Amino acid sequence: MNKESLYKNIRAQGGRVTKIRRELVRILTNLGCLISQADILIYLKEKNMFPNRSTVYRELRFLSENGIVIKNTIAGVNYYETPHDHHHHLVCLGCNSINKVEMPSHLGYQEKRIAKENKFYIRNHSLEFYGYCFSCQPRFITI
Amino acid sequence: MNKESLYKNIRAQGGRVTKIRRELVRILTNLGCLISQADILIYLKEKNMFPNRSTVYRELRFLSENGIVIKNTIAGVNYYETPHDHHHHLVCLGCNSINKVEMPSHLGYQEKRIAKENKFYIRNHSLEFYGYCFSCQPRFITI
DNA sequence: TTCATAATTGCAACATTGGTGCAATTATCA
DNA sequence: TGATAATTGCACCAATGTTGCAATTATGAA
Repeated sequence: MNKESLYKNIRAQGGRVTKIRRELVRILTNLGCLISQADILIYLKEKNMFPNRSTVYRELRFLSENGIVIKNTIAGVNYYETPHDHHHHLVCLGCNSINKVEMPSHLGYQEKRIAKENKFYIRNHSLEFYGYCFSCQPRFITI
Repeated sequence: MNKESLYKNIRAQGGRVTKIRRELVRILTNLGCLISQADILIYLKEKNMFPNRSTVYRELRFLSENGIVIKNTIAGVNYYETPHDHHHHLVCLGCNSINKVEMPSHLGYQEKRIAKENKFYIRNHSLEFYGYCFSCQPRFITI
């Protein structure tokens, strides 16, 4: 999905291609991993853009509702990623780090079965493994 | 896991078996599905118990840290369940309903592989499918 | 290019929830 | 039956989700 077709998509929904929206699309399509709203604000600040918090909030809602980004809530924080960038994650309960993890995807087939059996339209899924990363293990796992 | 052995477990950690803690253990072990802190407070109110919000908050943290309950954050809200009650879920983006879904669990094997390959100690995982339930589909899916 | 219109934005709120310090209360065990 | 350490309620603060409204701006039609 290139940027021009995304813009076309946005305009087709009655949306406008504004400076911030363009920048958000750029950030999210280039990043290749999850990013939180707070980190997006930091990112934009470094590019000398200072949109209001509620603007970015509404922007991310807009992009989510239009399927341009996927919202994924991990450990209470909302993260955003592009659909084709979907991964599963290892979430460390010690240092709160989040890392991508590769899995042979049986989930595609399961997803279809579950959707059919439950008459449920599945838009996306999230799979996270919670625990302790190598460097946090000594501090948290007391055997 | 019966209640007496849980109490024993709690006492072994230096914890005390208080009225509220007993009731929380009862609720969570009997419920068989996820419950949020807010719903727990409502539940307790109906039993004429009115603990402070921060008490329940700390209580759930205590029970989570001691492995008596598992915390699972879905769509920004923390839910709690007992470990042996673990399920995957269908989360409706329309009405926010959460329903359990059955899956043949290949995840046990995958979990071991991932833990080993990443030197990551996995405590638990969560798998949620997001989309629209049957009754929300007409309102939200516009083809 | 100009202009009307509707989308977007910033601001100022409020709500909800996570989280903590401290003094009062209470379960536990010697 | 105390002593003591765990638990509780209360009063906060912080972060984030969320909204109404007036000002600003992108867009398409003229």
